[in-house]
Amino acid sequence: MAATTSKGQRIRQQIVEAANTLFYQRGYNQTSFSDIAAAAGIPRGNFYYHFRSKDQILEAVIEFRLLSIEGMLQEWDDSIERPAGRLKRYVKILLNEEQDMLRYGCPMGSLNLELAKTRLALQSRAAAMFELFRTWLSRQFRLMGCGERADEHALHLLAVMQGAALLGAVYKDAGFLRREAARLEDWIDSVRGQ
Amino acid sequence: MAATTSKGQRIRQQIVEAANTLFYQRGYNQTSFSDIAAAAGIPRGNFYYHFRSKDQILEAVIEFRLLSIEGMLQEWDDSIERPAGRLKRYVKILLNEEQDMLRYGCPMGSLNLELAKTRLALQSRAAAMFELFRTWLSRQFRLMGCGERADEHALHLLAVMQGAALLGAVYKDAGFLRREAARLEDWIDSVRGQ
DNA sequence: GTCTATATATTGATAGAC
DNA sequence: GTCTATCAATATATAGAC
Repeated sequence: MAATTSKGQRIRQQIVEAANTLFYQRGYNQTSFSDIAAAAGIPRGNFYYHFRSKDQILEAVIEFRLLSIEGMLQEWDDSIERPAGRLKRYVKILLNEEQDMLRYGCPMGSLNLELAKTRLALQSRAAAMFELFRTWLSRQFRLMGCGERADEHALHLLAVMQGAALLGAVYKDAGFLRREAARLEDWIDSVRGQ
Repeated sequence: MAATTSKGQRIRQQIVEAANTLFYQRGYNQTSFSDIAAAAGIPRGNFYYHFRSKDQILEAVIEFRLLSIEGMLQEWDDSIERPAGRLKRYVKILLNEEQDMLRYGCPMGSLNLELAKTRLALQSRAAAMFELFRTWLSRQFRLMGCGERADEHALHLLAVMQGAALLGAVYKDAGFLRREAARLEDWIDSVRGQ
C-alpha cells in the first residue's frame, strides 16, 4: 500500500464506515446497497468499482471492526495498570454505549447471531471479533492468577456481557444494564486468585 | 371459536407452525412468503386468504410461541415440586436444545434482537415472551425466599441464559453450553434464601 | 475512476378464474 | 375457499458512456 491515501481509498473507507454503522443499526440483511451509497454520499452504481459484492463489504467491515477492537484493547493495556481494572473497563462498555446497546444490542453479538442463521461462512469470520476479546480477557484473568480457569472466566464474562446487552435491547432498561455491570464488577473482584 | 376445527383453521395452523420454524432457523427478514408456502405445502398466493401481511404471520407466530411457553411453564409447575428444581429445569433448556442453540441461537433472543433493529413495534410484542419467563422465574425465586431480590435474580438468569445461547452459536461449542449450565445450577443453589 | 442506465431475480402483495 | 397469473417495488449486480 502506498504511503499516501488515494481518492479511491478514501471513498472505499467512507463506504466501509457507512456500512459499518448501517450493519449495526439495521442489520446486514436489511441494509441495501442504496442505503450504503446514500450514507456514504456516492452514486449507487459506483461502488461496484470498490467492492464486487455485498459480502465483500461485510468482510471489509469485519476487518475494520477487528482493527478497531485491537486498537481499543491496546489502548486499555497501555493506560490501565492492573488486570482487574482492565476487566472493569471492558464491563464499562455497557454504560458507555448505553444508548446504542438499548437500541441495537451489541454490534458483535447481533451480527454473529444474524449471520449464524443463513450465512455460516461469514459468521465464522465475524467470530474473530469475539476471539480478540476472548484472548485479551483470558490474558487478564491469567495475570490475576486464575491459571487454567482464565479462559473459562473469559468466555463466561463474554457471555454475561452479551446476555446483558441482549436483554437490555429487549427491555430498553438502562437500570438493568447498570445493575448487571455492577454485578460483574463484584464478580471480577471475587474471582481474584481463583 | 367453534368446537370443531375447520379446514381453514387447520391450514392456518400449518402456516403458523411452518413460519415459526423458519423464522427461527432463517430469521424473520430472511424468510419469504415462498419459503413459508413451500414449507406449509400450500400454493404461494393462497395464504393471503389467511393472513393479510407478513407482519400478521409474525404476530400469529408470537401468539403461538406465547401459548407454547405458557404450557411449558405450567407443566413444570405441575411436575416439579421445588422452586430450585424448576429453575434448574429452565437452565436445562441449554442442554436439551443443544443442537438448535448452537446453530440458530435462542428463538426468543434472536427474534427480539432482529426486530429491535428495524421493527421496534413488533419487537415490543415479541418481548412478551421474555416477560412470561421473567414473571415465572421471579415467582420461583420468591418461593425460594429471595424476597425483593427475586425479580433482579430472574432478569439476571434470563440474561446469562441468553448470553450462553448467543456465545454457543458463535463458537458452536457444546462444552461451553454445558459449563455455563453447570455454573448456573451452582448459582441457583448459592442464591437460596438470599 | 466516476457515473447513468439498465439487467435480472425476488420480494410482498393483488386480481380474478374456478 | 383454493388456486393461477401477475403486479409493483426493490434487491443485487452489470454494461458501457464519459
